[in-house]
Amino acid sequence: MQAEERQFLIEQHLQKVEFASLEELSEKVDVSISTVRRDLTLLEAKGTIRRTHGGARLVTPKSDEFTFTARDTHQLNEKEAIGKAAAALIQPNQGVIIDSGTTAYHAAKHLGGKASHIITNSLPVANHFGSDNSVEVLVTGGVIYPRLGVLVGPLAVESLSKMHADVAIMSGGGITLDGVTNSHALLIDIQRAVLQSAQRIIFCLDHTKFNRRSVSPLCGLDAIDTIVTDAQAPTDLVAELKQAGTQVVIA
Amino acid sequence: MQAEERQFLIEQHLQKVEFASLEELSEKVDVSISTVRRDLTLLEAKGTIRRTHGGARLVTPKSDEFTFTARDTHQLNEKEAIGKAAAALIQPNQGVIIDSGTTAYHAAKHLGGKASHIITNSLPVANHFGSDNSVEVLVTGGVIYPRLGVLVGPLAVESLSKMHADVAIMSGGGITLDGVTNSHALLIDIQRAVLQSAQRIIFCLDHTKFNRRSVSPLCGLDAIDTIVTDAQAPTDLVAELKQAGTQVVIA
DNA sequence: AAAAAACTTGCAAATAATTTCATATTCTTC
DNA sequence: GAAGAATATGAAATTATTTGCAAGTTTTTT
Repeated sequence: MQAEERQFLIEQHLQKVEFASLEELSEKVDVSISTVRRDLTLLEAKGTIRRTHGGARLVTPKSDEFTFTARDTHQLNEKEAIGKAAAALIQPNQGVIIDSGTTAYHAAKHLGGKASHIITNSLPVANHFGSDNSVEVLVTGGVIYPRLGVLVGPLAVESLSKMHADVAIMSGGGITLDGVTNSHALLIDIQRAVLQSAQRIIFCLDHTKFNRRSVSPLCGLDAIDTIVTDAQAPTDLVAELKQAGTQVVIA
Repeated sequence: MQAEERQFLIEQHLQKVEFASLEELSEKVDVSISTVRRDLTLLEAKGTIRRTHGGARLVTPKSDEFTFTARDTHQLNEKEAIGKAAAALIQPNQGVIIDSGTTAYHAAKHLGGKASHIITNSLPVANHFGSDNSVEVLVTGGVIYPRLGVLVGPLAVESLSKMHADVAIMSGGGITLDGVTNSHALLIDIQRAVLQSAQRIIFCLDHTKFNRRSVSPLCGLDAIDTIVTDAQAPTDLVAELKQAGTQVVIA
């Protein structure tokens, strides 16, 4: 057997078991422990693997968590503030749709027992209300979009179109005077359905989204009732948005 | 076993049970209490865990997770084993429906990349596969049943009736020769739909469910293909079930 | 306040890593 | 295709780490 082949086998085996002892590996590829050590040192340098006492482990631990919230440390304070401000706009006993963006998630956290029912296609949001029996939480069906924990696809769109809510709290990838844009086509389908199903549309957009255009256009300014953003949002665009008839809330 | 693997197991176990004693952990990973102490000190430094007198607890700020699994330390090992055995019955690339019981959840954990797609109305199951892009996970819509993380109601029933899978892994509240019973009427509606939508029905039932009748009848034995249980299941009922034509697997 | 349980520290035995060296294998060059 | 160089492998000796135990201290419980 070739050295490279052996190393590949080791790597592959580790992908399966996450942890392996030197003895285990040396049996698997039928060489001495010394050689396995050397192979592991090489693989570690390559980066796919980490050596440990007595063996090796995979460097990418497949965690059960959504990277969602972890990834979200960017502009965390701003998003937190925006979420709080957005939640403050909700009247008691309203029905609220919360979409799948990270900022919308923060709004959900501050919603407390305010809303009477919540509709969402975001698993993190669903989880958040999972053990709260003061609100009725309706989860749309759909296929899980990996790593984001969003439910997408026809089932999600369909079930959202059938529902109705007083307010929708949404987020997007960018905003200009032309309207809001977002990145994933799958998300756009769903957000369009949300726009149809809610009476009042609130967009949570931190300042980095201003004057940015993401891949696909979602809707024009006329579809939006309120934009919630943070203090660092460019004042000129904020002014223009207000002039265009959109309510802008600075958190 | 390697130190890192051991620490990972401890962490994982704590994820499940929220709190564990040193003795419990030392038995779980089969090392001395001293070593567990040292491991816990390391894990605490890492931040995932907090040491307490007599053990350790998870440091989850305000657990967005379901108390679901945590509360359910009862028969944990059995359920774990049953789940593993049930997962072993699945052929590669099958479509699998997993329902909302705790035992079915454990089956999900052992399913790995075996199934090609998974259909579920259980949020814990959905979360488990949330960042796994080797499987397509279809979540039924529905209203969250608090504290259990199950999606129930017409939307859940409706969307399940429209789907189809090769196998269904289910759990229930009790089993007798008359069939399976379960506690919540809402769950029964959904499980009926699952029974219709899957070709092969596997029930995961630990020994405490044997010879018990829960509130509402769910289905007769004829609807069930396989029952997976643990070694403590009463042998007489097991024999009778087998005679009635049901396959029984002892984990 | 006493007793029990749990924590810390230090130490010896066990286990694993590194280094070194002899042998085997592969690759080059003629 | 054979001789020699270069590399890879396995084994032994040395060094380092980890583990389990016991003695003494602190914390919790009664």
